[in-house]
Amino acid sequence: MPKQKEQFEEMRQQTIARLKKSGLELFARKGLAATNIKEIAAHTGISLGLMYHYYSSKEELYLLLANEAMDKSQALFDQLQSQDISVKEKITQFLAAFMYGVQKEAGIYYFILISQLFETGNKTEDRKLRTRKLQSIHNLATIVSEGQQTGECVTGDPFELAVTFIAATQGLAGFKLMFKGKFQMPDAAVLTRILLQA
Amino acid sequence: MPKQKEQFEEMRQQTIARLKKSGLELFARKGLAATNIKEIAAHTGISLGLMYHYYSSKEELYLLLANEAMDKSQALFDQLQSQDISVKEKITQFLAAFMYGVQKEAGIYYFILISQLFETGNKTEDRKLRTRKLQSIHNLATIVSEGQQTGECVTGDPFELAVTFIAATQGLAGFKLMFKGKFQMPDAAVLTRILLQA
Amino acid sequence: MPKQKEQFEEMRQQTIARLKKSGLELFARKGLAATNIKEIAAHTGISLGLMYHYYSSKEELYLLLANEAMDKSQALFDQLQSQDISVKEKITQFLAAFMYGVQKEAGIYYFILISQLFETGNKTEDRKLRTRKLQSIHNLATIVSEGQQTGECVTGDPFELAVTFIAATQGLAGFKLMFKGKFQMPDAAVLTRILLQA
Amino acid sequence: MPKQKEQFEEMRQQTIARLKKSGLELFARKGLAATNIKEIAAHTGISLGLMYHYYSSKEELYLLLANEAMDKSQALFDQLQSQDISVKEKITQFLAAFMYGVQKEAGIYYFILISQLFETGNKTEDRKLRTRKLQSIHNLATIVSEGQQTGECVTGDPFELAVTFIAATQGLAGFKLMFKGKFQMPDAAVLTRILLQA
DNA sequence: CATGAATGAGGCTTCATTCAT
DNA sequence: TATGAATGAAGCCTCATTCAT
Repeated sequence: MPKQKEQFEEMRQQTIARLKKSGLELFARKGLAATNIKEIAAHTGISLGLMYHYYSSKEELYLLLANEAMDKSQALFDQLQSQDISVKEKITQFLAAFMYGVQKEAGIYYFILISQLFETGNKTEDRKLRTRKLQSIHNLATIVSEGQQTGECVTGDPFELAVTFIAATQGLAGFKLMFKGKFQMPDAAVLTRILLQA
Repeated sequence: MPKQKEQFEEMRQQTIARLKKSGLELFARKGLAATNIKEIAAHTGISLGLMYHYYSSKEELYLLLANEAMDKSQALFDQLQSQDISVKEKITQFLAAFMYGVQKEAGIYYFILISQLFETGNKTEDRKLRTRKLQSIHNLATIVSEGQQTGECVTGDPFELAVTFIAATQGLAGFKLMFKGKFQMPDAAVLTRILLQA
Repeated sequence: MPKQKEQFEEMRQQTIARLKKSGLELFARKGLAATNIKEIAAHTGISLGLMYHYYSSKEELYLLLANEAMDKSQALFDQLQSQDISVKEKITQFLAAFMYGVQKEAGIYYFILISQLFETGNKTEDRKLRTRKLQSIHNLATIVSEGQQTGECVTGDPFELAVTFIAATQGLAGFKLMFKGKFQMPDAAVLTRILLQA
Repeated sequence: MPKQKEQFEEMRQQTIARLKKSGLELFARKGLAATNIKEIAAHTGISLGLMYHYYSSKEELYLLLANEAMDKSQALFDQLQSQDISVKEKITQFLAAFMYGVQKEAGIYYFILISQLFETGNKTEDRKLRTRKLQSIHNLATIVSEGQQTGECVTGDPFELAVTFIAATQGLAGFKLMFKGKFQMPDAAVLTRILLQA
């Protein structure tokens, strides 16, 4: 393949990466409706026209990013389940991933995107996202269920426990985004207590 | 004979009440930017113009409602603190109020309004709201602090414990709004465990 | 006639007078389009509804006032011409009336209304006003013409002289309105020199 | 290949020029409030939206034009003062510039813009414009003052003389705009007599 | 006579999207 | 690939006018 094509492809990928980063941050900070496309292009440092070469609408970019966030969440659970480790260890790893992600810029934005799903007008996609969101709770509930059998987790409805845990992480991500450096994340133990026996 | 002042005042109050109800619901469901004023007016059953007799902008109505939500939150804490009851009892009552509120339409909307503060463009008011939001966590942290002295609460930084608890309630309110009847709120015990000794 | 009716009629006249005064000031200060009817009513201290009892539109009030201003101008010329005095005396009296009027609130507003005719959308009336405005210059030109025959006035086209004089008075009224107390009206002699021999 | 920057700049400048021309004429003819933005756009032959690419509000365009008018006025005085000519010559040149400007479309509109300053709601800018307006009278007063020392100008307060002269020119510009071809401008001598000795 | 709530048309402004280059 | 001028629909807001009381 000629060298030029490769170079173009690289530029392409780089532009897309920057575009997604801008969109992610802006959608997370301001929501879908309050973010306008000119702002995304300006933040990315490209022209409006170029942005439309890559994504044919604001909603398309949003849906891509929201689904990517869900993919990452799903991948994390898959990875946890594929490991031959204790439930306690799984929850600890999950929390470590959360705590690490919240520190990183992009990480927190993905969390926020999952926690606040905006309607795009594309009902099929919107429903799919909500379903994926529920799914991630069921993923955690499965782990909690296992943990109850081994005695590692507290008793109670696994789904209720999982949803409370997820709700707490999402709420905390929101606080972190709003108050930034002024907000100190709680110790992991505070969160693990929701699921794990003392 | 002129229409009596009382009559006018009654009409005003009635319209304002309906307007606030519509605004509350729509802002909570869709956010500030995605809610349009035509929608609020139509939902209220009044003309667009009349809405501007009462509020001079969409943002003004939003700020009013968000501050009202904060008032209610503050009033709840004030009421809890004014009672001569145990910390456990206070937390239980707080949670009961939350659980009850989430069932009621208006109640859940107020919770959502607090949990997701949108920027209105009025920087002074936006900052005030964020400050009030932090304040409500400090209110709970004070109670937790007391509870640690009496041995009713778990150990750990009171603010971290309080924020995790509030984060969980806000996250749950979000789930409830998104999934409605399909979503079963967790048992109160799941939440109280975050703060109270077993 | 019953006493009551008289009383009502008096109130009516009083309200109308206040309404006209408010309209006059606001139209002069801000122009027709920038003045809104709510403002006129508020400035008058009456309700919107009552204002519509007296005038069925903003334009109607404006046209009434503009024509009144023209009436006053015409009356002044008629009065000057009915007197058996010298042309110099006529011009001096005209200027005295102008200087006196500019000091008084209502007076200056009438001058301004004449100098800036706004379009009301009623083409017939608009044209009539413009014609009356031209007429007042012809009135002065007639006096100047007389003065040239008696040698009191400077030579030159009477209409050109008259229009320059009127233009100066109108411009000065505008300055006075804009700068109020900070603006000192020029000495009458400066203006009379435009028309009269030294 | 991207469209060349030069090309874009040329398009911009052309559109801006047409926009300013339309705005100037309409503001001068009808005032700020009575001129609507749709009209400006239509008169320019562009869409409503495009106007907002260049000016973020009607008021911004108005302020730009009014300040440009003031610039031109100031430039004229600067140029007169920089020349080593008699006061009589300066006043004659000023008047020639006025007479010439009034014949040209754009010229008369600039005069009108200066003579009737409308409030834009931007108090700082409004005040600045009024100050500049006063300044132009002081500029002329300075020349009159000089002329009194050389015996070229009539006696009297220089500011009063200047303001009367300016008032007359502004009033005449208003007549010219209102009556157009039907209105014959007076001979320059009529105006110079206000300031210069016979 | 008097009120001001209520309406809706029309004006101002924003913004997603298209397109010629 | 890349640009930003240009559009138009849709949103926000104002305001003259009507009307029940």
